[in-house]
Amino acid sequence: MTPKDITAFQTTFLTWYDANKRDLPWRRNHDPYLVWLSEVMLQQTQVQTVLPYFQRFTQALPNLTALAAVDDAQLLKLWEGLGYYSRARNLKKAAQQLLADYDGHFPQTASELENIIGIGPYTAGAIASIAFEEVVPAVDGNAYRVFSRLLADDFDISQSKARAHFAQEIQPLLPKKRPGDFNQAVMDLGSSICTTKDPACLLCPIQAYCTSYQTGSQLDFPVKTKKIRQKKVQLIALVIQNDQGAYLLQQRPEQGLLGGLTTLPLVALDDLDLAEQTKPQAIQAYFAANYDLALTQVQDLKLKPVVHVFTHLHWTIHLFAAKLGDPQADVAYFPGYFVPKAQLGNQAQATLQKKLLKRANLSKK
DNA sequence: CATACGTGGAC
DNA sequence: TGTCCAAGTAT
Repeated sequence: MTPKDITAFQTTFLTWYDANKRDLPWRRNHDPYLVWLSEVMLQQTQVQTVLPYFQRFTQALPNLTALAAVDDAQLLKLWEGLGYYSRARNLKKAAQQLLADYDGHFPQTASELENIIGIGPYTAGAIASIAFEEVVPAVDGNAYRVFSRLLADDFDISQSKARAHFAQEIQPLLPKKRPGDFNQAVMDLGSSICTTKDPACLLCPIQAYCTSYQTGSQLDFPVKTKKIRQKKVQLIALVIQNDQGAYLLQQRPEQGLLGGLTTLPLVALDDLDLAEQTKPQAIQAYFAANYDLALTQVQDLKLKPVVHVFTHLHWTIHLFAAKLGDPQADVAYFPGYFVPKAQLGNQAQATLQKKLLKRANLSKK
């Protein structure tokens, strides 16, 4: 495109945005705190899913000071069900970091924003352009789709170099004024018109500039070679009641899958030594060896297994029940605690845990 | 550079 | 049922 074409392209695109932009709660002002929070919530997550979480979160924690001081239990409760829980933990760390090292003010350039935990190249570009009008691209999945098609650019977006590559391609197309609106226009176009399957090219405001449209090759872009495989894992979830009728929950480590959340005690079948037909004995031995905890009456509840799929894992979970060998036994070596049935919902629950409780008929109502 | 990290929805 | 996708980042 010539400089003149680029100017016309920008004007056309921004005019379309002005007329068609979505009314989203984080677009009502350019408060960097709200822009930041929305961008983190939106990482790998759709707008419709984020909306109620954003509402609750901002109501409970309206600014950096509140977020920095929130206790972890409340933080996770606000995030429960949204997934990628390290995002929540990193938000709090970042708030503390901003208060301690930045006087409570966000740095105003993408380059500096990337030094904040949880802010990568995309989010840095989004905050810098939207909240501070820095002329930088925000290269996310929408940008890959829109610009790979616009430019018929076959760079493989599976490669880690892709982000830098497309940033370089996009930079000359960015308007000096309203770079944030331009980036948000890309997102709205990508979610409504320039969609993965069946893009609505006839409604596209920048169709005239789109190289792939001219050759009918829209669906060949973006090029993506990598495929994700889900590892299949069989597990057992245990319903263990003490003599007060409370249920044992397992506290997961801060780092890793479902970090910091509680679930029914889980054992991967890989971790059991004995053969399939002796599962109860194997579970008993496992708890004795790993947690110094004696279980009795371990039995298969023979319920339909709970299936839960993560990005990279496919879990099939069989529900078992058990009793404590000694009702007075302390569970000091077990990473968890007993919770009365009525209070099971008080802790932050991953969707997985909600499924387990429902299958075991332990949910409220 | 590859892998870990959630969930819900579309087809 | 299986597969892929959706405003990515940390390690």
